[in-house]
Amino acid sequence: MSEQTTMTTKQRIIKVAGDIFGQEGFKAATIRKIAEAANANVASINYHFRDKEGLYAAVLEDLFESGFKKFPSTIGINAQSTPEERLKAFIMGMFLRLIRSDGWGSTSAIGKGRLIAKEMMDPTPAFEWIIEKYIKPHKEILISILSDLAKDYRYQFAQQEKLKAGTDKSYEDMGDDTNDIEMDRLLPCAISIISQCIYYAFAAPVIQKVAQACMPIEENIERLANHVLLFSLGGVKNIVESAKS
Amino acid sequence: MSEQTTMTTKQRIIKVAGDIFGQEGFKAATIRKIAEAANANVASINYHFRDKEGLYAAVLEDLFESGFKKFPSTIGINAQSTPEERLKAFIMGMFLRLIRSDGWGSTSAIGKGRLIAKEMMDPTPAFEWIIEKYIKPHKEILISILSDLAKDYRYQFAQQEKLKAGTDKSYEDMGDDTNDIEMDRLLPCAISIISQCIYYAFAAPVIQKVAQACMPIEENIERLANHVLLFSLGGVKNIVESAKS
Amino acid sequence: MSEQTTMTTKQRIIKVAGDIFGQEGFKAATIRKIAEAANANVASINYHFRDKEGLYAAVLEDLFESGFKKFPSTIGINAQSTPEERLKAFIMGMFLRLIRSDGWGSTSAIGKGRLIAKEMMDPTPAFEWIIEKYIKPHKEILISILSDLAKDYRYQFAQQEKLKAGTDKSYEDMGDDTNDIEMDRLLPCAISIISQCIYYAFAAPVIQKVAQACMPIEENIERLANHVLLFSLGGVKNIVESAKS
Amino acid sequence: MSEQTTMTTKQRIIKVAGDIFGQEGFKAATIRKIAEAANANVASINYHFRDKEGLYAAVLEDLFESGFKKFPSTIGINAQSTPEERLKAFIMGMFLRLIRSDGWGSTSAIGKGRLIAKEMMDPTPAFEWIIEKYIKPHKEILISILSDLAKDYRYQFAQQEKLKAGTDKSYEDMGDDTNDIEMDRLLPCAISIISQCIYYAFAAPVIQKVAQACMPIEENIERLANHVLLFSLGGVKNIVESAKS
DNA sequence: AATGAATGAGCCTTCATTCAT
DNA sequence: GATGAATGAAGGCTCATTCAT
Repeated sequence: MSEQTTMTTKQRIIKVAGDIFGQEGFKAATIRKIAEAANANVASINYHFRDKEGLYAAVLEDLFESGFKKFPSTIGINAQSTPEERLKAFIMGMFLRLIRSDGWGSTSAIGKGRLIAKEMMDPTPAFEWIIEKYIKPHKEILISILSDLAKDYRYQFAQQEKLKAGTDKSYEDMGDDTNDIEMDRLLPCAISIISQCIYYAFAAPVIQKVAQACMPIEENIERLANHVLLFSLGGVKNIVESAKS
Repeated sequence: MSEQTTMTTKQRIIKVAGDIFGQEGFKAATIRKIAEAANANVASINYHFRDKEGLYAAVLEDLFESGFKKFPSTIGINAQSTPEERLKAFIMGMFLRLIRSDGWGSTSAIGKGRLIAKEMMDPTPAFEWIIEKYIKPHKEILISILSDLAKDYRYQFAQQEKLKAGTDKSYEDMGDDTNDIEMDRLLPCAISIISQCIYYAFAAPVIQKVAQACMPIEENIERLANHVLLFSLGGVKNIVESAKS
Repeated sequence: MSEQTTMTTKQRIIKVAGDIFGQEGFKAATIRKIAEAANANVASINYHFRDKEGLYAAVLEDLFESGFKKFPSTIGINAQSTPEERLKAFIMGMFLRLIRSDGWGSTSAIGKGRLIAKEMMDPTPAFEWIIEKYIKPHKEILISILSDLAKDYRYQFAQQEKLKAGTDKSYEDMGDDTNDIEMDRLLPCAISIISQCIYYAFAAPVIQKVAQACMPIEENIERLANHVLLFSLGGVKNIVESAKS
Repeated sequence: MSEQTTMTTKQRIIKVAGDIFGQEGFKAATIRKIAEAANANVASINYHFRDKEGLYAAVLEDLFESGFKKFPSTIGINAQSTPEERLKAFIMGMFLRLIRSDGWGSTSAIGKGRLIAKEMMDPTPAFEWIIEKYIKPHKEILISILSDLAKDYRYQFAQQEKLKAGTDKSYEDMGDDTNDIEMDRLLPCAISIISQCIYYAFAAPVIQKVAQACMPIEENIERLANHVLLFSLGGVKNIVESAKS
């Protein structure tokens, strides 16, 4: 009852619909069920959102809007933060968003995150807009982190070379012309990192059967995030190293 | 016509259903559409498979059966192969299965692989069986590869340590007691590797919008697989290295 | 805007509803559409007219009231007018009402007249009252014209007979006992005349396909009215003539 | 029950739908009501006719097909028949079709004919085809009758002129060049005739209130048809006569 | 082995109406 | 006088399934 008084019908419908769409998918979810769960009339959905699709779009927008607001990818970051720290924040942000029950997760391991996963798999028209508004900018953040990280690694390797070979090749010589050249290598790295995070949320049912220790639940967030961070740092390092040739 | 004569109606339905279930999902796909595409009668589906669910289970079984047969995870591997080579074969196998149009992919980038992805997201009862029969054994293969790989890395690090410190700690001393201890670290690595492969197939629509160069299409398989191999080797190495403490 | 300020909401709704009810019929027309077109709130219709039916009745009343006021059936008629002149005025009045866009017609050939046609086809309760108040009196006018016309014709025929046969039968002999006797013949004539006028408005879409030259549009009114007048005069004459026997 | 066994479900639906569409109009009629009346399932309508519109089109087609077959416009006509006789048959045909309960009429004065009337008022897409297939050819028949009739009248007038003026102008002189010239006059006559017939069926409810003696019921057919014939003969005659100038 | 006909359940949507403001 | 929110009823349509053939 308290929910009914603190939220408008419209808000209540959006929240409830997030769960139900996530559990059942767009087609299988019925507005009847949503209306019932939201203690609202079936017709009120059409009144407020025009359409089942309209409701869906509203849910999606709300999900990304509030998800990124509540768990940004830059928690605890400042101007002096190292690329590693920034990457850790980024990964942590993704896990929090995806798993925390006040984010896209849920107590029952099937949450709104699945709605997003479904959307990534076959996007409805409403998702185009989400990609532009949320996903592309978010990708840019990661790319910029990786770019700085790669620069550091290249510097380290150069130093080691110098030590070994005693050459004079200076750090500056490597130039900043790497932006375009390295995008071919950075983009796959970004995908590799994101894929690890999303997979946990997306494949939760399989993980439960096959690797229960890694279940994407709140108490595992820290551990999973740390693994992904370490794995990815090693991955990027190796990619940069093998790019020397 | 040739398709109609060389395949039984039952087979034709299974093949066609793979695509349609993949594109539309279980609920949204209709047996009418499948029947039409398979040039068969609507009722014949119920006749052959009892149920929409029965058809679905048959499709799933067929998918894994023929997918793993056509593209095993051990192509070009023999008893002398190094862990790196075996990992490369494993990754390559996944990509081939997921992307090749004669596997789970399709010419139009939305193929049967999505059916599997959907199944991972929320499994139907039919999938339990698939997990036991195909996925768990497959995971074991990867774990065993990673286990060997980790052993090699630990050996390398030990050698480096020896060089630096001149200790006598021998390789054998590390024992084989790693099975349980290291499983905590190996399992997440396995997940990290698999997640990268699957993500490409699963998030193809988003990748197309955001990182077109990495689209999971046949001509990119080699490149993508190489990236995932390098990234993952680095990842595992780093995980093993940081586990020393 | 000017429309909004010069007319009350109520009036605006009535005017707009005339068109929409005419185009779509009572059932198919929606108060939402009407409200939108009238720049008014959906609920305001129920406020002003109680009911969808209430609005409909108001529209009907308004239609007849203003239609007959603007285009009476007696334009240019006075006490000395011949029956032919009066019939011409009557026919012209019908055409003007039915076709003129400031009457029941519209620029797009589908206008409020269709609402009336629909009402004639299956009357709503509201129409009963319209019949009593407008249609019956209007019919009486036509009957009275035809009665005088028939009298003239009978006189002519009598004269011709006299010429031929040299009889003495006088005009007065025919008496005024024709009211009841001839009503059997006059009533169908009235229907024949009215049917011709109404058909043009009512069957406009078919006429457009089959006899485009006769489309009931403003520039054709004069021509069509003249045809109906001539045709009907001939018709009545023939009816009267064949009634002699 | 006998109806159920002698007719297929499809036929039964068509017959019943004719009445219901006629009574209520396309929009207001519900497939539920039709299905119920036809002792069939709601879904069977969609199965057999795809659509509510599909059913409607089928009904329309059936109506015209069987209506014109059962009551053609040429009953009792042969090669020697005079234009008057042919016109009488034409008018009679229309009345029979429109009024007879085994045609488009019904025992309750609201029959399938109203469906056609409604269609003339605002045609659905299905009606375009009906116009081409049935209405246009039917109009041509009437035009041809009127053309012959007019020729006769012109001959009569010519004879009378000859008598009065003693001129030598021969019948042949009038030529057959009238086709185009007179179409301007014949087409409106055709419309005048058809309008009278249709009006009876279409405006039955009003006629009942205003001119009960002329109700379009089976026992009045003969009388009404005779009136329309006489009225129209006079009308055409007058039109032809006034065209001399 | 296969099919056309038919069905019942359920879904999305529309609509007229009401109510509190 | 006028309105935004909300509702219950009903309608068209789709779908998986069954049955007689």
